[in-house]
Amino acid sequence: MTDSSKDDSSAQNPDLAVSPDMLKDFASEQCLLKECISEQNTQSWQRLRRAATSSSPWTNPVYADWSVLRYVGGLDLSCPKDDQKRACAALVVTELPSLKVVYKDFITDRVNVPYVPGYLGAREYPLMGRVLERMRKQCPEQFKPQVLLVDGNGILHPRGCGSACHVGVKEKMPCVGVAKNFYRLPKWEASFEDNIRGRLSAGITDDMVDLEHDGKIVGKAVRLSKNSGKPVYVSVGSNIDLDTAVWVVKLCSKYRIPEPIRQADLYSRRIIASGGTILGDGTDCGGGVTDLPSCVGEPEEPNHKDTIHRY
DNA sequence: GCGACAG
DNA sequence: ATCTTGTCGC
Repeated sequence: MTDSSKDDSSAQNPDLAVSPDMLKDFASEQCLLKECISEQNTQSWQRLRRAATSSSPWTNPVYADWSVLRYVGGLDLSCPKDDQKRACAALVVTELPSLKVVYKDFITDRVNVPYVPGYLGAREYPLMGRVLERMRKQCPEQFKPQVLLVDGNGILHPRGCGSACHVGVKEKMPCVGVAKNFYRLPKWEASFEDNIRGRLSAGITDDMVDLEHDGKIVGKAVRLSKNSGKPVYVSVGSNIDLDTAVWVVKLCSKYRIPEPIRQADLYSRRIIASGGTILGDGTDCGGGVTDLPSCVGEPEEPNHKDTIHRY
C-alpha cells in the first residue's frame, strides 16, 4: 500500500455510479409504488388520534388494534465520509409519552446505489428494510412501532414517491416522511422556501404552513422547536393522513428533529464513528440497553447556528 | 457553462 | 450524507 493508492483527491466515491437506464428503472418503480400509497387512517389510534399518557394502562398492546399510540419508530441511515459504499441503517423505537428508547438495532453493510436527488429510496430502503425485517422477528411484541418516521420525504417528491413511501408501501405500515431540508419541486418558484421561512418566523400564521402542489397539499413545513426558526418538512409516506402525520411528529418532538429520528441518527452516526465494525448488527431492547456507550439522553438541545432569526 | 440538489 | 470551534442562551 503505497501512499499513492490512498490518494485523497481521487477518493471520495471511487466508483458508485448509476447509469441513466438504472435511474429510469428506479423512476418506474417509484411510479408503481405511487399507486399503492394510501393516505387513509385505518388504525384505531389514528382515527381516534389518541396518544398514550402517563396514566395509560401499562398493558402490552398488540399494536395493530390498540386504540392508543404508544410506540413510534425512527429510521435513519449514515455513512462514512470517505466511503459512500458503506452505510449504517438504524431503527429506534420510542415510547410515548416519555420519549424513551425501548428498542434499537442497526445493520451496517455495503450499499451499491449512490445518492441521487430524487432517488433516495433506491439507495436507503434496502438496508432499512433489513433492519425492519429483523424488528419483526426480534422486537418484543409490546415494543413494535405503530408508525415509522423516516429521515426523508414522503409524497413531497417530484414523482410523488419519496423514500418514506418506499418504506410505508413495502412494509405496509403507517409511515411519515420528515425531511430536514426543503426539497423544492419543479413547479415551485425559487423563493418558495424563503416565503415559508418568512411566514413561520413572522409568526403571522401558525407554527406550520401548508405546502401546496398542483392544487393538493403534499406536505407541511413545521417548526418544532422554539429555539430554531428552521422547520422540518412533513409528508405522508403511506397508510396515514397528513394531519395525523403532523400530529405524530409533534407528539414526538422536544427539539427541531423528532426524537425517534434524532435518536436513530445519533445511533447510526455513532456506529459509523466507532469505525472498525463495518459489517455487523446490534439488536437491543427492553429499555435497559447496554451496548456501546450510551447515546441516549442528550441533556440539552444540540448547539446550533440555526438560532431563530427574526426582525 | 453554472447552479441546484431529500440524504 | 460528512467535516468543524466556538459561542450564545436557558
